[in-house]
Amino acid sequence: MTSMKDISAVCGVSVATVSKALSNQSDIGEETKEYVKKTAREMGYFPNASAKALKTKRTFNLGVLFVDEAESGLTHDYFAHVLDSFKRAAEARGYDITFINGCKTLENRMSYLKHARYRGFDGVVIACIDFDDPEVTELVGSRLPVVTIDREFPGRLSVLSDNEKGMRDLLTFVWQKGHRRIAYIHGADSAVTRKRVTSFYQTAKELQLEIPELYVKEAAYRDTAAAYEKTKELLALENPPTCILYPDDFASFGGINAIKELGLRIPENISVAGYDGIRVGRHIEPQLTTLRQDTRQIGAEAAGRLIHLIEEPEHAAIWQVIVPGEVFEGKTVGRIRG
Amino acid sequence: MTSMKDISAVCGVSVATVSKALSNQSDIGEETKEYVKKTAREMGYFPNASAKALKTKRTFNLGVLFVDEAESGLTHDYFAHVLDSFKRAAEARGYDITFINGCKTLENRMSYLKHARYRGFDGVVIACIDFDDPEVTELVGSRLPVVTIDREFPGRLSVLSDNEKGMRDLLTFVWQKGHRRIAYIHGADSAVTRKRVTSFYQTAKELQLEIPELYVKEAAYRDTAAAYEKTKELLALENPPTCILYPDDFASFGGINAIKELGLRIPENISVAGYDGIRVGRHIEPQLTTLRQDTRQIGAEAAGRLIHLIEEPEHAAIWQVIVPGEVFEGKTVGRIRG
DNA sequence: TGATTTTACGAAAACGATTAAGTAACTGTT
DNA sequence: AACAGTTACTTAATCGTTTTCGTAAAATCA
Repeated sequence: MTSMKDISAVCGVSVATVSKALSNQSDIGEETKEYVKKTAREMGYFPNASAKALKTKRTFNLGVLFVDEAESGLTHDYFAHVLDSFKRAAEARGYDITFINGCKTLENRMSYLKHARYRGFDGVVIACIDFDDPEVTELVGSRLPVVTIDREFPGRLSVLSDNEKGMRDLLTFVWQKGHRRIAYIHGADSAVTRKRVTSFYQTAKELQLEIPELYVKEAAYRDTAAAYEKTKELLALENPPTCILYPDDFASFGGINAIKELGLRIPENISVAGYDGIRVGRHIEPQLTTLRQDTRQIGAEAAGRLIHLIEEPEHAAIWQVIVPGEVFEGKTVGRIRG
Repeated sequence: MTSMKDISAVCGVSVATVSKALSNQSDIGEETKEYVKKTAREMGYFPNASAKALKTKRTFNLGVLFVDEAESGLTHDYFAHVLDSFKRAAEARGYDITFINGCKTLENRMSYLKHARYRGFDGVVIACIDFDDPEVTELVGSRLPVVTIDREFPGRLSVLSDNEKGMRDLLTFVWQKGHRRIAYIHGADSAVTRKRVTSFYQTAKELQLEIPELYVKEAAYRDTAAAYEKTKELLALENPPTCILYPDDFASFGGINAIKELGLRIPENISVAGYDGIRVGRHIEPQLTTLRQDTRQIGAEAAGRLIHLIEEPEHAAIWQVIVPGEVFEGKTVGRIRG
């Protein structure tokens, strides 16, 4: 509650002098500076963010837009890790993190953009969301520094997990293990899904691998029940696959259950691979083979680039960062002899 | 960027009038009010949070303190769910959520309390943290409205998962399934751990269940490797338990792996139960028996009570809320015949 | 020594809101 | 008609900073 005014009174100098002393400005005598600083410390002074922001238009606060839909956002393992890393990196550079309100039912709510401006965020990170929502478009199209994760927009900063390479590596890995009948249950349509699917087919072509149409199915992300169903369908085929790729690790658990239920063994009878590299996958038996996305790097890059864009807009020229993941071998993809 | 000043200029009234009109005060004519509101809408006006906060000392922003240590905080399943629920409830009541900076390495960082006051949080929620950290103590002891989760402080608001009842219910459930040789690998020492352990022994006594000293071990929370080791130790005993309780679901996976490695089957040869009720536990095979903590309720209560304390300090008299969980039966605890 | 530059500080405006107090114009009462 | 009471608005102070500009004193220079 001590303000600069209080300090100025005690020190017998003006508020302006206190301000300059505390912000290490040149326009101030060495002695006075130290005296003021010492007094400030003794009085337990800390600045008032609101007042500072009001004056400087800088809040050192970043907005985070993660959707709030059921089973997503904070409780979504992949995004939680990205956010955690983002937060860490931002905090290390002196920025705080505030959520952009996702509650769309509030009567007097503002749009995402208005909310961001209301709070005066210096920048915004967007992830895990329906990017086609007009409010998101508005936010992305605004003058606010924005970084999007796993979705690119022309002229905007984005950090992308390398889904093309990821799927290529994963499929190649499986192929190298000798699998030739490979099925792919992909997620619901989205930019990420399209990239993975395209890469899947492209890689298959390069490997001269034939993918029967029946081998490719769709199941929503993180939907174990759907994955379970699709797996059953695949295994009921006349010529079933020897390996199934899933939309993500979580969904793969649904598939694994279906497989076990049929009395088949992983990886002896059938192989499976997930996508994401969520923590629990490394702690269950058998360890899940998956493409581990580098959430730490994704979050850190997003924060770093965004802050760079905020602090030196003229030098921030890189519009896309693509972060590679890597195959985590695990134990769910077995070797097959031709 | 339109301010009240701009609106006042367009409408030909004073800024005060605009302020009153927009905040629905009585001291204003119906016509003018509507006119101002309409103009504000047309000009795309939104308030400036900093200015408002500076004047009113209210930010409608809540601070969240979740530790940042490796593998905790946001990426901790239980707390992520609590936070998600807290966020939802707070947002529904018009509050935003900002993290209190946990980065202790920053050179110029403020203590938790100073940071909270710097940002002007109306209140703070604390969870998942070393409550004995002097900075936490300082925060809890401050005049700021605070709600702590899973840890109580005299005279402070807290929301607690009912660990006594939880452990009692879980142990009783296992007992009712016929188990009499029950081991308990508990988490590292903490308020929560103590409650569970105490309840474990108390319940055992009530059930006239004898717990050999060797049946009770310690392994850090969420540490699969430690759980694995302790499980092996338990199973190597001359008279091994028929059921093992773990510190939490995640840790139980380590135990389950140890069991599988020994060629034992769950629940035929040995039963296990976790604690928490994390999502993935319901999607693996066999479904994990566990005590499902009501994260939704915990988060919602925390937000609700905290906001109540903020808005009507004189009426907020309830200092503790205890939220019961429930046994999720799963499939990992089998019936045993005497 | 006198002129000029530098240094170190202060005065005051501004950021965008809120709010107490003041006031002019009505309305109603007797 | 005179007075009080109400209504609808304005004025101005204020919150805690930052920052521009002004200026007195000290330092430098010729």
